[in-house]
Amino acid sequence: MSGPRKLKHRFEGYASRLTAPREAILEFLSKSSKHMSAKEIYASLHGSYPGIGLSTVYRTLDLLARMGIVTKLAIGDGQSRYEFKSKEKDEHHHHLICTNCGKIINYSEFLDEELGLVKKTEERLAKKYNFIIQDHNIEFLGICEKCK
Amino acid sequence: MSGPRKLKHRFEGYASRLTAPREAILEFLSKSSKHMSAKEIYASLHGSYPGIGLSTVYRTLDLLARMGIVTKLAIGDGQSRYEFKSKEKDEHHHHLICTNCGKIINYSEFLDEELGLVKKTEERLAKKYNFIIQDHNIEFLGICEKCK
DNA sequence: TATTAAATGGGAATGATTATCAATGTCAAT
DNA sequence: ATTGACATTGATAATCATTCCCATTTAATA
Ligand SMILES: [Mn+2]
Ligand SMILES: [Mn+2]
Ligand SMILES: [Zn+2]
Ligand SMILES: [Zn+2]
Repeated sequence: MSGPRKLKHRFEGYASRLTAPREAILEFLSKSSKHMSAKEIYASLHGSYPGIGLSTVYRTLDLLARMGIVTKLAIGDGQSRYEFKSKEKDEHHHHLICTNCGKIINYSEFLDEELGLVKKTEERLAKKYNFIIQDHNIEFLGICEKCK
Repeated sequence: MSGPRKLKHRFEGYASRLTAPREAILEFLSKSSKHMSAKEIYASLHGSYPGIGLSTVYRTLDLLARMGIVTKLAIGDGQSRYEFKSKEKDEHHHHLICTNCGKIINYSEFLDEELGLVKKTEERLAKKYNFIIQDHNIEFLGICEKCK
């Protein structure tokens, strides 16, 4: 069973169908390790799916984000970026972001300690603020190699 | 010497002046503990500074962010939010964000362990990726008390 | 005070995202 | 296979935050 198809059943609970455009977007995102804007995704798709509409790209990204299949991230320049969110724990990662050029580096080293502490903090915060914690973001901001 | 005035000298290095509109914005932000959009700041200022322009608010927020006096944050809804960034280490905080209503909670409990680990991770990442790390963000996403 | 550059406010322009809508596609019951 | 009930799509228009532009005002300095 190939990549995106595995996710078919996850669409059912959302009264949603795994249609051709959605599958194309999912297929594309699941292969990219970048953090791409809607317009970039739209442009990249023109080869494999000419005729797809930009609206559909936005709608699908929103749906996938609500489903927890992709992560939407805002680094503060004008546009949102999206990345496939793997279920494998070993692909969990955090970010290093260059405030000069916008470059985003995924890092997954040093996460063991980090995640242990995160889990503990999560529990404490959940109790204290009566909050259901579903996810976390950790990012380091600074100047990348090229921009130094 | 009152609040924002203490910052006057910091403007010099930026070839910038601490003008009346800038002082009004700074004064306002330094008193608020919220995370406000440009439009909200603009609206709030109409009492103390009628006639200020929205462009000036945007320009000033951008300047203050570049100077490191305010933090710009993007929670993913359409607009950026800003908050005064105190120099006191004891006011450093992280965020708990409700993905349903957008509520942002500052938390500064449990930071000692967190910051220790952050510092260590920072050093490792800086070396490995040849990156100058200047700041970090940690946020937990989930559902707030009201939205449960 | 005269000179000069920085800053301002208002309005127009830009650009990302959403809303609208007529046309299609899907699915299940007939 | 046909139909009816919806879900989805793509094109386009509308929205809305942010940036640009520029004539006018303000601050700094001599
Ligand atoms: Mn990433
Ligand atoms: Mn805060
Ligand atoms: Zn860079
Ligand atoms: Zn909430």
